[in-house]
Amino acid sequence: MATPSADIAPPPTTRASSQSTGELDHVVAERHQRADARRNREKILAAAEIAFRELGTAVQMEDIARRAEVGVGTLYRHFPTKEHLVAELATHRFSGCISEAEMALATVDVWAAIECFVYRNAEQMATDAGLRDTFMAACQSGGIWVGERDRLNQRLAVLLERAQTDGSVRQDVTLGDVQALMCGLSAAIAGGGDWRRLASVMLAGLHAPPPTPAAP
Amino acid sequence: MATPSADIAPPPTTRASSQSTGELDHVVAERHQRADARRNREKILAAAEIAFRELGTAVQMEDIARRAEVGVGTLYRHFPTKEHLVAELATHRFSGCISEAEMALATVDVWAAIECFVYRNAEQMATDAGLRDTFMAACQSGGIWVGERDRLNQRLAVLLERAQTDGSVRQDVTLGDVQALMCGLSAAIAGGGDWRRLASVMLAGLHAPPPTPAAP
DNA sequence: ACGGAATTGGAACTCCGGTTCCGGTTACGT
DNA sequence: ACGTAACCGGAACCGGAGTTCCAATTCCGT
Repeated sequence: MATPSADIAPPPTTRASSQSTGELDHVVAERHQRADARRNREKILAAAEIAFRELGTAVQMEDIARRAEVGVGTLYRHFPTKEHLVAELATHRFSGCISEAEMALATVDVWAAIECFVYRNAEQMATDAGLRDTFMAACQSGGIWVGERDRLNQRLAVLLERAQTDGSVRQDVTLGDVQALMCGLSAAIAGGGDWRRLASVMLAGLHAPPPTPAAP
Repeated sequence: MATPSADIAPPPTTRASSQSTGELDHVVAERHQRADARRNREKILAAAEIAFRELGTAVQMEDIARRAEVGVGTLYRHFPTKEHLVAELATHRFSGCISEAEMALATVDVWAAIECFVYRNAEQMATDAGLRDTFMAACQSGGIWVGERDRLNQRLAVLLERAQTDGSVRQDVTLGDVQALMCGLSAAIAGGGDWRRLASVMLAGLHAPPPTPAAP
């Protein structure tokens, strides 16, 4: 959560000062941030969190500012760009997923762990448009937080490998497919289906025996 | 395909004239359209078709105009709004789906028909961003072409009913779920997975025995 | 208590894509 | 061939969302 963006893109702020701090000279110079500033940052983050959950990537900066009872200017003082703010929120969500994936990795019954992982995520997706958008964006390559996504994928890769080894997941699915399926699950849930059933269909599809021979 | 939009929204054109024509007074007065106008309309439609397939809902009017070798003004002469043009294209796609669904309805082996239907659609989605966007938009209620969507859903409902009766599809899935799943499939394919495998996973999930008892 | 650096708010600006407008052009009936 | 209604093109316009700017304000060390 801390220092989520190593260097997204050097904000055009004409920073002529400190070079000794060596980090975090965007987002505000770090050394002794005024108390009210820190307080506002919290308010912004809190408001953004809620708004993002509600509206997803479509949130408007002004909306967030209003909810945080702050001017847009203040918003931009703390986050140089909407992209940065969104990245922060998305990163937060990725962290959640990652720790759940790690929890799954620590479980002996691989398939049960996978089920649990998927159900948990589905449940959250059902009430968090930001999470859905995050997964969608993660698929279409190019987002800012590719790093986070890859960290998650790494976990999933291990999980998938194990599951395929013990035969609980179809041999032919790839990590890419899993990623796409999570993305699809997001869309399906956003599309108004019941998250429980959708997740269960997806899991059944993954669990099922080899591919169907069917052809048009 | 003809007269796709009965009355999307009375374009603000101050039509003070003919009331005897009784139809199609938007899009151009209908009675004796000049030859070059019709020709341009075709060019536009053709260009839009391609552009839509490539870029989906995100196409820009100017882009379409350029591809059609026509000015934006001309574009707007033929389609009062981007929404109208997109609706035309989307409707076209829905028509395709509907006739495939009807083909499925005419098949005796219900499950095979469903498989075929899904695979076909998946294949098209893989190369048609417009189709994907259309399915996505169709889920999030509110689009213009709700009528078309419902016509498709009607077919799917029958198909689902039959399949559940003969036991080839899980009893607990609803029409809404199917719709959401198509939407999810769009997203998953857009997310870069292999359409064949994704479709097969989805089908396996639908086909599989009752839900898994699993729980977090 | 004072001075100045940090911070704030929100009006103003930029950018971008859809939409409108109208002078010039073209097809078609006579 | 001529006149005119239909049609064309694309510059100009408009509104919405992100971003910038700076006078006014607030915190904090001395």
